[in-house]
Amino acid sequence: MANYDFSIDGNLECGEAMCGRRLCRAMRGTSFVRRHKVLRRGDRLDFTSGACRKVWIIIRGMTAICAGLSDGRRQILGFETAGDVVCAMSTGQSSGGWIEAMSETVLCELELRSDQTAPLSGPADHGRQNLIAELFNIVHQRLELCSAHLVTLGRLDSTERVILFLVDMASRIGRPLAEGVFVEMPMTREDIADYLGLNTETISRIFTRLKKSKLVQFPARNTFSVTNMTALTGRLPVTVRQTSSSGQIRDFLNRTGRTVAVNDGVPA
Amino acid sequence: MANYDFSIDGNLECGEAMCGRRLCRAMRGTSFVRRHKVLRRGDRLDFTSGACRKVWIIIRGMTAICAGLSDGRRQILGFETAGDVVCAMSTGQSSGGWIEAMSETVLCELELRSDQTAPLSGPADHGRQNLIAELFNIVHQRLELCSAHLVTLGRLDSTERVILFLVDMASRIGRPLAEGVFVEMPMTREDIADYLGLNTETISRIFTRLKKSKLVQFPARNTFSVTNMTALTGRLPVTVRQTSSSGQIRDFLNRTGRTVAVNDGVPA
DNA sequence: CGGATTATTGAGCCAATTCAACATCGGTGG
DNA sequence: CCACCGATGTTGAATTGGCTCAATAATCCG
Repeated sequence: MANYDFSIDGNLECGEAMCGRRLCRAMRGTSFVRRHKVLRRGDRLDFTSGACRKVWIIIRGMTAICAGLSDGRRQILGFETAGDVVCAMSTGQSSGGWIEAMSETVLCELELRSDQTAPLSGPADHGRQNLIAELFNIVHQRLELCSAHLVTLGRLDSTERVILFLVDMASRIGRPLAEGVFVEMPMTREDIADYLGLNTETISRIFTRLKKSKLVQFPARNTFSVTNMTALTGRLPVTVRQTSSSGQIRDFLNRTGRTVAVNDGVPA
Repeated sequence: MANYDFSIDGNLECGEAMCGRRLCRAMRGTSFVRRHKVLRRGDRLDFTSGACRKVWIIIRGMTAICAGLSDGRRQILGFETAGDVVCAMSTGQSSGGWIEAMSETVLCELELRSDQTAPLSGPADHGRQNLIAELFNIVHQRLELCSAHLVTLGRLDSTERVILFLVDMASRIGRPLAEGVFVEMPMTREDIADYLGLNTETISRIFTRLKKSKLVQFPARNTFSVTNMTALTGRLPVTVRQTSSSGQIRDFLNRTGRTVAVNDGVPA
């Protein structure tokens, strides 16, 4: 499904402006293979081939982390845009996980070569330590997002979930407007439904209701804009997520002089 | 709320048999303060005082990681028993997180002293590297559990959720019976509801239905037993979680000679 | 333009909730 | 020891939010 690779080994410099930057730097001297990939909408990269063996850094576009059940049901665990980092992992009970492109996506894949372990098992050095710290940050960040989404699915009703989704998208990929925000969302209603634990028709109905209440405009099938964000967030029983979460352990891990790259936000 | 501390500084040896063992060892030489705490049912330890500044290792009993919404709704993110490790963190949108004792609980709290950072920012050494690797493992493991639970809340119906809960409890704290498993569950119906995104009455009704279908027996209000586990899991569209998940990055992190302690399972 | 995909809308249904009454359990004090 | 009380659990009736099924509309793309 995935298209073509730009490079096969780690020698390609992917440039500080792309990739997770500090993560890329931390990867030097380790036995990771780095390759760029271009995905078209619908293309998948499976988690199956060894959980936690690959890391993907989204450079452009948007992907979804998906988990599938044996009976075909799908749950989307999260959407990632430029600058976000995903770690392949076991998705628990479900019968397999993958990432799936929501739009044309360019990403950087880092794969741990299992046949070349020497540089990894050696004595501690800054390179290795940086790498582990980066991995910690990636996973820690995702855990916080995942926990937040658990609350969403467990305790918010359908309207609250949809509003939260819109607000989240607006803050992540929205462009400022004369007043308010304009957002191009690459995913379908079905994707949104699979993310929010609802179904397609419900998403559609709630969009219609929001449109009628003038809280959100939907000028095209895959765009929306919000003029009064405060009015929208006012409908939520939660404070909206800020993309940077700085805990003290994360601070501590960053004290080697680096800072966390994960969500510096590479402009798409 | 929390009762009394056994010790206030890190000099107390808490014994290899308790705590997260390798985690405790990894903590040596770092500026973490270690203290034991005893909690009674309902006691809480807040996440507020600095996300990701504390780590709790459950020694005995059971706790729940909780997230609260501003309107009072509560979501339980997970239950932890002896051997499990929790890291204080931001729970995203929600208005605060905490861990809460489901039964009399003994745990070991590791707190990063922010005023004593020298040993942490120094050059890489094995102690520091081990510590980061342990923290990675803790967070990674929780991320996998969290992802799995996301699928549960997003795509399983109430009966499936309840069965999954029972099977999970059985595998974690069940005692083998002549045939089948016997489980003492310390939490109330409300706790279970808050974990599964349902309400108290629904839990009760499903328990009654399972009892009538002879799949599960409930000899007392807070115990149950399953004689035919296969019949029970057959109702699920998922394969049940195994407590150990071994990804290659985790393997790689463990190649210094340690193994992951997180879920070795200290007998309660 | 034509066909496939995606989105919207309506009607009816069902799962899970709400509200209310009652039962059971555990603990406390007389 | 028993009576009482609050907390927890169960059950029923009525309601409703979100789903299923189905028809239609809009959009995309060759």
